[in-house]
Amino acid sequence: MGRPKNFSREEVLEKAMPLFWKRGYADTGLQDLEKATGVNKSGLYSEFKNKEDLFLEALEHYTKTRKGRGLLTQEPFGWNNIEAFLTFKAERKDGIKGCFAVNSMRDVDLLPARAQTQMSDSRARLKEKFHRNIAAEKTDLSAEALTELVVTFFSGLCIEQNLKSEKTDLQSRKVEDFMRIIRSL
Amino acid sequence: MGRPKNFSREEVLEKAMPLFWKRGYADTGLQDLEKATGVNKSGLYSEFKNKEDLFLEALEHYTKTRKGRGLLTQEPFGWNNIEAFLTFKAERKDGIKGCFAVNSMRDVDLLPARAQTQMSDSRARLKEKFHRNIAAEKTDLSAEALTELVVTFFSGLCIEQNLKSEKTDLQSRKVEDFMRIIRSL
DNA sequence: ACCTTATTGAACCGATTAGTTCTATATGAA
DNA sequence: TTCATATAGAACTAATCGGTTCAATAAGGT
Repeated sequence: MGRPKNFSREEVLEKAMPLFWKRGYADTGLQDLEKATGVNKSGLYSEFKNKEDLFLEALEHYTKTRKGRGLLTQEPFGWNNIEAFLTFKAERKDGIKGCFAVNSMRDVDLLPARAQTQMSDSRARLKEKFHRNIAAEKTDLSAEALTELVVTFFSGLCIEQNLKSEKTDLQSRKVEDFMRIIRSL
Repeated sequence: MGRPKNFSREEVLEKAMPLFWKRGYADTGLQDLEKATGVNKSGLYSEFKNKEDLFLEALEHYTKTRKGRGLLTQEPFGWNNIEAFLTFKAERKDGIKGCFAVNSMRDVDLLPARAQTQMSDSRARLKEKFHRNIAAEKTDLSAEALTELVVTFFSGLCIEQNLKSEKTDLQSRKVEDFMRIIRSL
């Protein structure tokens, strides 16, 4: 065997992710990616097809590894899971604001068709998780319709976090109010 | 008096707007802007300070002129205005999807500090319009808190429209469901 | 030592970027 | 006509872009 590589694909994705997250696809250059990942341009191109590929892989990696994704699959299913998830997102403990996946919906026009599919799919997976928890509760409105509303509220919450004027505690209170409403349905 | 100019500042903003709207700040080039506005690069720089200035002016122009902004100031104030506004946004009759202002929240990090202020201000104006209509109704939750929820839902609705998989009729039904809920508070 | 692979860094491509300046021409008012 | 302004378009800078290729070197296993 030859020389072992000293970076893993996942390490690179983990470090490239926050760049795309913060600045989007178009404004993230290969130089930035080199600096952030510590991997040479040649190395990046040996591991990924091109910038588009790296972006989409990073996005996929995000949906599969982000903290908080487990909060919706805890037993027992129900409102508590949903409130825990939304509160977690509103608190943004880590330095990065909002949601990479939601932010990327803005960039879907700049990316290959594969991006549409990928984002729709990951969004469908999130909906399914929400739905499991909502279906566990008895609601007046159908669980499907309510799931749509919750996902939309979640998206709004995320995109708003790009504005610094949105304070964390204001967002947390917003989640409380929202949960109070849907709990009483 | 010398030769009169044959383009108006507003004409340029009206034509530049959809470019920034669709592709964001970073991915919209000066060449694109020249082609779309029909104004030479020299002309653009004689009218605007630079690309950032043009973007922010276009965004300001959007908030002041977009269709649908009158729907929230009709008498009598109340749920009907809010439903009319949200439904209008969900239908996206014109070719462009979503909301320029909401999409731009993604780009706030790429822009000068002035952008933060401008976006927060226009958002505050929108909130105020919502609030007038909500305060006209009697609600269990405070009008202020409810306004926050509606604005967040509105933002989610807009950002979701960037995905082609979000059909118009699905969004319209979502608005109906949402309104049914807050009407019954 | 040998072989294989990984990594680095530089060089290069063609194209594009934002931004500036200049000239020639067009236009209309005084 | 004269004067002031507006426009188009080219020229140009200095930098960057994504993308590719190559040679030198480093590092492990056999």
